[in-house]
Amino acid sequence: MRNLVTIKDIAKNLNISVSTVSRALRDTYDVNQETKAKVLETAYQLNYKPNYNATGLAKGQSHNIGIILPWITNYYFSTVLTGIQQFAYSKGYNVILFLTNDSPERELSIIQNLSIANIDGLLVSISSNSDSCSHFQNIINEGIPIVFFDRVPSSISTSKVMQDDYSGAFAAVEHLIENGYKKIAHIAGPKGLCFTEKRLQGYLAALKKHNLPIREEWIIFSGFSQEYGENDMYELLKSEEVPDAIFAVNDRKAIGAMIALKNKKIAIGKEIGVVGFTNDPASTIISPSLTTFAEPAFDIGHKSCELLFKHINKKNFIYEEVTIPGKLIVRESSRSNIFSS
Amino acid sequence: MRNLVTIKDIAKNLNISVSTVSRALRDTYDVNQETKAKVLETAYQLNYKPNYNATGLAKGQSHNIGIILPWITNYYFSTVLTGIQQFAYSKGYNVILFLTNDSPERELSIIQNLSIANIDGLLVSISSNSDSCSHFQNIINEGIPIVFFDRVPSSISTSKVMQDDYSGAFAAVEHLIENGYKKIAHIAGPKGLCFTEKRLQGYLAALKKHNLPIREEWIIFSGFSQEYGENDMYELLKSEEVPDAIFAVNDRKAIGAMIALKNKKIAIGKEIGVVGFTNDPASTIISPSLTTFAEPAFDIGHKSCELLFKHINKKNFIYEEVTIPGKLIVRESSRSNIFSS
DNA sequence: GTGAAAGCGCTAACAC
DNA sequence: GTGTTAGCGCTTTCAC
Repeated sequence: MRNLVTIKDIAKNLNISVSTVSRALRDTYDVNQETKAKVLETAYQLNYKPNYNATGLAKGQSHNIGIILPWITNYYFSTVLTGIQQFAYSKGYNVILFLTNDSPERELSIIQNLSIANIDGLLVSISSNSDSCSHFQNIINEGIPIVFFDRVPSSISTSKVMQDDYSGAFAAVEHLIENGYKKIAHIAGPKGLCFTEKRLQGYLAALKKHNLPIREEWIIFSGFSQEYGENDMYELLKSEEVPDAIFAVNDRKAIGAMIALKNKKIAIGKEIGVVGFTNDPASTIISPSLTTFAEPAFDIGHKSCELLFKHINKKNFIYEEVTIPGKLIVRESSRSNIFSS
Repeated sequence: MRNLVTIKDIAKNLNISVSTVSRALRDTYDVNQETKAKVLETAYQLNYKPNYNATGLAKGQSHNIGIILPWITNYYFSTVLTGIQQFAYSKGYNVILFLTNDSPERELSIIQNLSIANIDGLLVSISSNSDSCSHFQNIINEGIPIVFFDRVPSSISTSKVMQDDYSGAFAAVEHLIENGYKKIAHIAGPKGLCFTEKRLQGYLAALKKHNLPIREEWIIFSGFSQEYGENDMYELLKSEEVPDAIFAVNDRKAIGAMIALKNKKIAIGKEIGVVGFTNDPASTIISPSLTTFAEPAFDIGHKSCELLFKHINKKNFIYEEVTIPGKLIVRESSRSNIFSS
């Protein structure tokens, strides 16, 4: 059935030993250039492909990296994953995908069932509401490096890759302020997630810098979906003092908020400005188009993977925390003169 | 460093042989219930995890399935992949992801570099413009089953999973006709792809059934992105006879077309109706909302994976071609009275 | 019902 | 610079 060609076949063909073949294939120096050329040639002719199970067994490596994230059905994560896959593929590594559906239980079960013999490293974006991250610490202790991206736990010392959540939020809110909005609310994510907190801090800092009021009822924490954004907006509209602008933790929630505003016939921009975070393509599809802080999703995937390989290849690589800058993209939703032009 | 516990450790612990442990772990019948219980217990205590590299080597299986698709940064593919991942995970299989970026060269190179020793089966959605599918046939001949989904090649006899492209297109176009549109154009995908062709056939059949004109200049073939859809619409607006409705091959192109119409200040629905295909969430974000034929993306992933496992486990499993139904979701873009209500 | 031993394909001492 | 051999963790005959 599966008639695989092995280094043994190459060796037999050339009347040399398997170890020479192995060495030639892996470009080890102490092998005659001629022999090497012949080996490479026959390998090509015979259509030889290395058996990763065997190399893995022999070397104690798997050629696989695992990636654990909540879901891939949104712009951000699917783009990060694309960056990861591309980089890993270029290095000859396989990407094994695990989805938590943002459930801490599922995340835990994935980790517990993970055979660390089958994975050389892990890239993870944690689920919200993870009480504890000790399961990740265990994996690291067992010798499997982990690089966290986007949703990173503060309690673990390892490499992390993030967009500039604080500055991005600050820039987004300051932009609103510069455009004349004064009563700025924040539709936040769930409490406890590091980047949610950073975006909140950026929001607060911008308000403070410009001496604008901070009202607790103007800060709403809830899940990440569009529906949550919509409901949060309805809540805000019930405030004693209704805000004149919204900074949302992500574009999905910003879009939910905009839908709520449309339903209530409130003019977006003119009456209430809206700014999101991500630069989801949907932000140009909705009308008015959504001002947002663009996250470098692809680069985050790329960089995370690069760092992971450093950990894999240098056993005591000092961990790094990398922040990748993004930029504010101004569109219609934050312009108070949008309908007068 | 990585101090892995193996069946040898369990055996030593219990003073029995590794083969007994192996048998107990795999639930083979000819092993004493008591011994088995003890083995399971110690395995649990010791936190034993099987080494897939070793089982793979010994059994000639890898516990991995590969998935090859153009990209994952859209609703359809990311949802299919979610379905695949979920099903595979439940069966204890790893999903290894490969992205072609819709490039036939990259697809070919992925296949050529693929070591079939590392993969038990393949799920693929081919890239457009693949001249030939012989590389896939080779893989199948080497004993690796492939199940195709969505973008399936007609030339290969193996299991395939598709949505109901023909009926979906037919239903979409008939819906336009029933709503009074008479000059219906089709913004198609690239030529040569099976489902593009089926949607075209469904479109043509609906027009024929209702004795409506078929004009070649009303059928435009191009890529799948929103930008192509927008350009295609500009083309159509230059027709000698401008159509009064558009059936687009997917929602992205439909949205592109809507953006073109908005730019030209043409009332969507009232002047020109639009129907898409997919039910991308963006179809509810755009305004007016987009009527579309919903594809069962998650189920397609699920079913494809299920079929693949049948091929993997029963060597001569007769291939199946499965069509999963979808349904038309009527929204605002196909209602000619949308602005009069 | 259980153990001994060979072998999956490859790497890595260790010889020469 | 090349060959020999042991061994990675597991499965699987073949004995008993």
